[in-house]
Amino acid sequence: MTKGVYKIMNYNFNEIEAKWQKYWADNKTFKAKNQSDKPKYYVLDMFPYPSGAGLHVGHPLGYIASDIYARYKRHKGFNVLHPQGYDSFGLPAEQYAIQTGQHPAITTKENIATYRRQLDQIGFSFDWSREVRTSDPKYYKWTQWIFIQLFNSWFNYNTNKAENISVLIDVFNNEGNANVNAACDDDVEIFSANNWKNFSKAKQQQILLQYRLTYLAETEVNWCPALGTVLANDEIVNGVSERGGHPVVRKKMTQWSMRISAYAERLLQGLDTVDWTDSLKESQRNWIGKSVGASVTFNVNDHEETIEVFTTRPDTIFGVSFMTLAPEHELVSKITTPEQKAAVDAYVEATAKRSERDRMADVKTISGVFTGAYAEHPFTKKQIPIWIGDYVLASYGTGAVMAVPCGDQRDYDFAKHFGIEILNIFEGVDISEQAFADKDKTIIANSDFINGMNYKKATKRVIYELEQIGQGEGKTNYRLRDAVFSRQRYWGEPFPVYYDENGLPQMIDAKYLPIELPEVEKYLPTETGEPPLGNATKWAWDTEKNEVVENEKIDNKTVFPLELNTMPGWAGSSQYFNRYMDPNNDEAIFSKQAIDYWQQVDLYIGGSEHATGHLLYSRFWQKFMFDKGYVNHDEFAKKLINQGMILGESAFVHRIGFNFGKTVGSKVDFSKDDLKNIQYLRDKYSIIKNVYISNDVIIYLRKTFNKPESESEIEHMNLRKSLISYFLKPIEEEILKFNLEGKVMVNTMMMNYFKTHVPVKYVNTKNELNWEKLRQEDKQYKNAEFITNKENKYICKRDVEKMSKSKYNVVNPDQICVDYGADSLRLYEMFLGPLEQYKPWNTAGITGVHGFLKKLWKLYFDDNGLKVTNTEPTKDNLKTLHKTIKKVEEDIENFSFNTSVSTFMIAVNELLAQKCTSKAILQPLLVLISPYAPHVAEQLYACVEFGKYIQPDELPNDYKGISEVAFPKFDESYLVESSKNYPISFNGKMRFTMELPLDMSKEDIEKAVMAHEKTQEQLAGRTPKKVIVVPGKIVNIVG
RNA sequence: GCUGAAGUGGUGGAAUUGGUAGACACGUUGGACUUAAAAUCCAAUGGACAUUAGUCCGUGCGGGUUCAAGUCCCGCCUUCAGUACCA
Repeated sequence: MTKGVYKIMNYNFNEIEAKWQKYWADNKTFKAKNQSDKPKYYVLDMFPYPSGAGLHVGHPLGYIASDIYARYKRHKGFNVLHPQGYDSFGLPAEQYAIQTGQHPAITTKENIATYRRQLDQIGFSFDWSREVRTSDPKYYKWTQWIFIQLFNSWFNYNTNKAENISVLIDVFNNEGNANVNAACDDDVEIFSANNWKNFSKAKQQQILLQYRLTYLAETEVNWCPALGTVLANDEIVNGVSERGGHPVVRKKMTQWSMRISAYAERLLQGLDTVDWTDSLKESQRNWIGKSVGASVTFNVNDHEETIEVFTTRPDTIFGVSFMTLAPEHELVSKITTPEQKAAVDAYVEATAKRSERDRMADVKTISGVFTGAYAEHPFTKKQIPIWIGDYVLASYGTGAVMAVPCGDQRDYDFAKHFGIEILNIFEGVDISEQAFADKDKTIIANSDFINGMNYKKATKRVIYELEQIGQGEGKTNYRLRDAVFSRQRYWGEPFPVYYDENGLPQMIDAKYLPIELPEVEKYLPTETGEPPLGNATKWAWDTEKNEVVENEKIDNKTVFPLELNTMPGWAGSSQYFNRYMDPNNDEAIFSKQAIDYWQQVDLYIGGSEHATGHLLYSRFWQKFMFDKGYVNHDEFAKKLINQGMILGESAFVHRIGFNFGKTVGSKVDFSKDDLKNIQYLRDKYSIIKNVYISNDVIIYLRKTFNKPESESEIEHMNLRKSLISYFLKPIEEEILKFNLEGKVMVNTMMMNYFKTHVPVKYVNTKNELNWEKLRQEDKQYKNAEFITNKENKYICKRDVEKMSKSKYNVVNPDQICVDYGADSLRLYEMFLGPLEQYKPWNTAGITGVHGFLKKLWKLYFDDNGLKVTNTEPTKDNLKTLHKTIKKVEEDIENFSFNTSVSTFMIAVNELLAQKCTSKAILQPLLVLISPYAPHVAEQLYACVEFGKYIQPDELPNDYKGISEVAFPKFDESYLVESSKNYPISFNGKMRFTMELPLDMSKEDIEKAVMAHEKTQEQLAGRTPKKVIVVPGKIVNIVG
C-alpha cells in the first residue's frame, strides 16, 4: 500500500490540522473588516497573562467556546470581530528579572511566543492582525493618554457625569466652590471667587487635585521595608510577608488614586442594563455596597467637636443608649476623661497591634472601653455614654456608630456584655433574648413623634426633624473605595507625569506619548526605598525639548524629575476591548468610524475571578469614556459568560511516621543523653523519609480495632501488626543502640500519615504509579523505597484540585494535540460538561470524541476513497440532518456546547447505520460541525466539493472554504411524524409502549389502549377509575 | 452569618412548558478479528429479587401539590465560590 492511499483512507489529523492552520493564516481567513454590509458581531475573550509555564488544558476552555460562537456567527452571516492579545505587564516577569537579571521584556516576548504557538495549534479563528500587548509602548501610549484624560476631568453630581476640569476652574473664578456638587476629597475648604483668584498657582493646583478623577493622596498601605514594596492583605501572613517572612508596617504613602467612588451609583444602576450572570452582578453590588440611611450629628458634652454617624435605621434613633467609636477615631484622644485615659490608651494600643485579619477573624470576642465622655441625644437631650470598640471599623462610614441595642445584634451583644441600658422602642416585640432587626415588621413605640409609625414613615419623619434642627440629613453610603493606582514596580506602564518646582504633578502633553519605560540596572527598589524606576539614570523630563533626559540635567526650572511609580495590572486591561477595534491607529485610541461600527462587545467570555477587579474598573473607565464622548455605550459588554474551571486530578504518595512516648513511672530515670536521643528518634521517625506506601496498604493500616472481636477483625489486626513490625525493625535497633529499652514506647495505634503530590504523568488511569520511572527521572525519589500491594502495584490516592504547577497535576494540551489532534481537544473540552461548571479533567475520556471523529471520517471515506455521491437523500437521512440542525442551533444560542457534541455523535451513528452517502446530507452536516471541529470539517468539505481527496495547497485561488458557508436552514417538515410510540403508564408507572397514529383522537387512543392485552394483564380485572390521554405525549391509567 | 451556584449510575454528564429517568461518552465485563498487541466491530452494564415473564426500589433528606415530580411548593442537610463585625 502506498503512503498516498493510506492518507486518504485514514483520518490523518496531524497533517490535516497543520495544513489548514497554514491555509487560514496565508489567506487571512479570519481578518475582520471595519466596514461591511453585514451586521457586526464582537466576540471577546479575556486576554491571558503569558506566564512562563505555558497553557494547560484548562486555559483554552473559554477560548474554544468563544471560537465556536464566533465561527457560528460567521456561518450566520455576521462580520465577526474575534481578537486576541496579551495582558503582558505583571509581577511574575518582574520577579524573574529580579532573580536572573533578565529584562522582563525578553521573558515576556518568549512567553508570548510559546502562548502563540500553543494557541495556533488549537485552530482558533482569531484575527491576529489586531493583537494587542499591554506592555507594548504603541499600546500603553493610549493607557497613558486615558490617564491624562482622567486627570483633566472632575465628576459633577449635578449632571451626574465627568466634565472637563476647565469647567470647574470657570466656576471657581466666577463664584468659588460653595455651590459645587462634585466628587472630591472630604477635607476641601470652602472659598470664594476672590479667594480663588488670589491663591497662588501652586495652591490652585493643590485644590484642583482634590477634584480630579485621578489624584494624588496619602494612602495607608502595608509597607514591607525589606522587600521595598507594598503588599496586598493576602500577601501578609501573621504580620510578616508571605514571601521571606519580613516584618510589615502600616505606612502612609503618597500615591495616585482613581475616583471610582464618583461612579458608584452609575456602576450599580448599569448592572440592570447588561446581560451578565446574576452571581457576578451580585458580587459587584456587594462590592459597591450601597446603603441608604441618614447621617446624624451628635454634640459632645463639654467639647466643641461633634460626632457624625451614618445609620441605615434613623427610625430607631430613640433607642440609642450609647455610641461606639472605632479605636482609631480621631476624637478618641480628645474626649477621653483623665480617669479613663489609661484604660482607653491600653485598648487603642492593643487594637493597633492586631492585624486587620485578626480583627476580622475574631468576631465572637466582645471588647471595648468607656471613654468617660457623653454625647447628647439630638431629640431627647439625654446623656449618651461614648465607648470605643473594635467592632466599629475606622474605614467604613464615619468610623462611629449610634448604638441601638434593641435593633442591632452587635450593639445588643455589646450592651449586654457591658451592662448598658437596652431601650425597647418596638411595639409588641420581646427583646429580652436578642435584638429585633426586621425592618418590615417594625412598629415604633416609646419614640415621641414617631410612635406607631412603620419603618418607612418613621425614617422619613426623623430625617425631616433632623434637618429642622440642623443635626442630620438623608444620606446614601457606599462601601466602594477609591482605587489606589500606583505600584512600586518596574514592569508596568510609566505615568506621563513629572513633578514641578513645587513638587506638584504635571501631565506631559499627549502628543509626546508614549513615555517609555527607562532601562535600569536593577529591578529592585533603590537603597533609599524608592521604586525601581529610581534606579534609572535617564528619567527626567525636559519641558523645552519635550523628551526624557538624563537625571543630572534636573534643574527644576526646565528639567524635572519624572514619576517613579508605575500603573497597576488593571490599567492596561480597562480599555483593551475598544482598542481591538482599531489597534494600529497611531493618531487616536480608535477611530470614530471603528467605534461607530463595532459599538461594544456583544459576547465576553472569561473567568469569574475578575468579577470585582477587572470587570468593575473596566466599567468605570468605559463610563468615563462615554461621558467624554469617545464611546457610544456606557457599558462595554452586552453579554458576559463565566466559564468554569477545569480541575486537575492530583495524585498522592503516602508516608507514615511513629510517635514516641516516654515510659511513665517513678522507677524510670532519664539522663540528659536519653532525652537527647529520644528527641533524635522523634525527629527521625515522626516521618519516615524515603519510604512510600501504596494507598491500599495505607487504608489497611489506618483501620484498627481497639477490641477485635470477630475472626476477621483479629486477623486484620494480626496482619497489621506484622506489617508494622517491618517498619519498626530499624527503630527497635536504634532503641537498643541508645539503651533506651523500656524507656520509650512506640505508639502503633496512632501513627502519623502524610501525603505528598506526585506528578500525574507517572500515574495511569488505574491509579498505579510507575515508580521505577519516577525513581529514574526525579532526583527527589532516587533512593526512595516503594511499598507495594499484593499485586506488586503501587496505588496512588487521587483528589480533584485546581490545576497548578505546584500540585503536579497540570495536563499540557500540546501532547494531546499530537496524540489526538486539536479537533479532538476542542470537542472534548466542550463534551466535558456545561461551560460555566467546574469539572475535573480526565485525559482517558478523550478517546470517546476521537473515536467519533474517526467515525465521521468513515462516513466520507472507505477503502475505495470518497463515498459521497449525488444520490437523493432518504426520508431518514433528512430527518437525522434536520433534527441535528435544530438541536445544534438551539444549543449554540444557549451556550450549551456539551449537548451539541452528543448530538453530532448521534447523527453520525445514525447516518452510518443508514449507510448515507448523499452529498445533500453530508455537506451541510460539515457546516454544523465546523465551529466545533474546524479542521476536519474544512478538509472533508473541500473533498466533497471537489469530489476527491484534495489538499489545501491544491485548491484553486478563488476557493472560499467553509468558514462563511451559510448555516443550513432547519426545515420542520422533515421531522413531522405520523405516529408516536406512546408510553402507557399505570398509576404513573410506565409499563409498556404502544405505537399509535398521531392524528388519532383521544377517545380512539383510549379504546386502543384498553383493548391491548397487556392493559388487561396490568389491570388484572380491575376497572380503571380514570384514563388520562395527552395526545402526542402519554397515556396514564389510574385505578 | 449573608449572597450566588450546585447535589442524578463506578465516572463526566443528558432529560423542552411537570409526561418513557440515566441520552451521549468514559470505565468495566464478555465475545469477534489478530501469531500477538494496537485499532476496529458486536453484546451487556443504576440497585435488589427472579430460569423466563416480570416485580420492587431509585435523581441529597423529610413533607406536600398532581392522574403524573429530577423538574413545582414548604422545611432541612451537604458541597463549592464570593463576601464579611458594613452600622
